[in-house]
Amino acid sequence: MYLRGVMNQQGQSGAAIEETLRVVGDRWSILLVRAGLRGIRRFDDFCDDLGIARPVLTERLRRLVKFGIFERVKYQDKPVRYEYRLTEAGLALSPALVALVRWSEEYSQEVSSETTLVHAPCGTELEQAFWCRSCQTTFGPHAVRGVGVNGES
Amino acid sequence: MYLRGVMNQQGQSGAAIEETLRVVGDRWSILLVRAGLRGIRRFDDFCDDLGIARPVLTERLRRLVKFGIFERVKYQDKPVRYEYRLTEAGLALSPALVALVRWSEEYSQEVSSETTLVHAPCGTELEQAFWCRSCQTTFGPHAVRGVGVNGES
DNA sequence: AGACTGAGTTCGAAATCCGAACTCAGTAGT
DNA sequence: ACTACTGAGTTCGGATTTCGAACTCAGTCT
Repeated sequence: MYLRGVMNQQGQSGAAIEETLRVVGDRWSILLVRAGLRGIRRFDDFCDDLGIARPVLTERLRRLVKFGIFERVKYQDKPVRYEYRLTEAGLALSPALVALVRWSEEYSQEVSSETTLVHAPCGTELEQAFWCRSCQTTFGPHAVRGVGVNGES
Repeated sequence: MYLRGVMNQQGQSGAAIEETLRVVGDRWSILLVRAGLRGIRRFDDFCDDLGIARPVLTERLRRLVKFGIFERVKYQDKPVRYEYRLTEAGLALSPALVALVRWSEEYSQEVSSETTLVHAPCGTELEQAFWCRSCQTTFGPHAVRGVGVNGES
C-alpha cells in the first residue's frame, strides 16, 4: 500500500487529479497531446490522424485550450487560419503519456509496439524514471512513497 | 485508409496506446486504479469513495477485469462475496498515475496542493524525468521528440 | 465561373451516463 | 418468525455525449 496521501473523500487532496481527469480523462485528449508531440497542428490533420469526429474534435480542442494545454495560434491571414500548438503545460503531460505508452507496450493485448518517443538529441528510445534531487539518483515506482494528510505511510 | 479509430494515418503506429486509452481513458478508470492503490476493494467502497454511479461502476470494473487490471476475488462464502484487487498490470499503471498527479499539482487550477509523493528512502519530494540509456542522462519534456513510422519529426 | 481548402457547425440517430429504486442471498437482532 | 440490514449488484427512465455525414463560409486557384 505504497501510494498514499492521494486521498479522496470529498474535499481532500484528490481534487486536483479529479479535475485533471475531467479535462484529459477521455478517450481523445491524451491522443491529441500525442499527436501534438508528433508535430500535428492543424484541425484536419488531427481529424484524419485520429479518426475523431469533427464536432468532438472541436469541443475537445476548445477545452484543452481553455485549460492551457494547447494554444490556438493564427498562422495565416489571407484566409484567416488557426492551428493548435502544445503549450508548456501540454508538453508537461508527456511523462504521463510516456508512462501510458510504456504500459501499453508491456501489458496491452495489441501487438504492434513501435515506439514513437525518443530523446531528441540522439534519437534513442527513452525510458522513464523518478528523480530525487537531494539524492541525485533515479529510481523506479517501488521507491515511491505517498505521504498523506497526516504524514502517515 | 478507412480503417480509422484503430490506427492512425501511418498505418498501425499507435494502436497499442489507442487500445489502452479505450480501456483506461475515461473519467473513472484511473480513479479506480488510484482507489485500488489506496486499498479500496469492495464495490460499495468504490462507489462511496468516488461517487460513481453503480451501473457505471459495474460496467467499468467488468471491463478492467477483462483487461487484466483488476481481478475479482471471492473473499467470503456464506453469502458469496467478491472484491476487486489490482493485478500486477494494474499496479504497473502507477507511473502513469503518478505522472498525472504531478501534473495536476503543478498545472491544475485547483489549489489543493498538498504534496504527497516522495522518494521513500529520503523523503524528498520526487520529480519525474526521462532517461536516455545511450547518453546516460536525464532530461525533461523539451528533449522528447515524437517519431513517426518513417522516422520523420 | 467553378472547384478546392481549412476550420469549423448543424443534424438526427446511437451509445453512455446518471440517480433512485429494486433484487437477491444470507445474517443479526428481538 | 419477523424485521432490519448488508453487499453486490440490476432495472428503470431521462439527460448528456458521441457519432458520421452533410453543410457553411471566407478566401484562393485555374
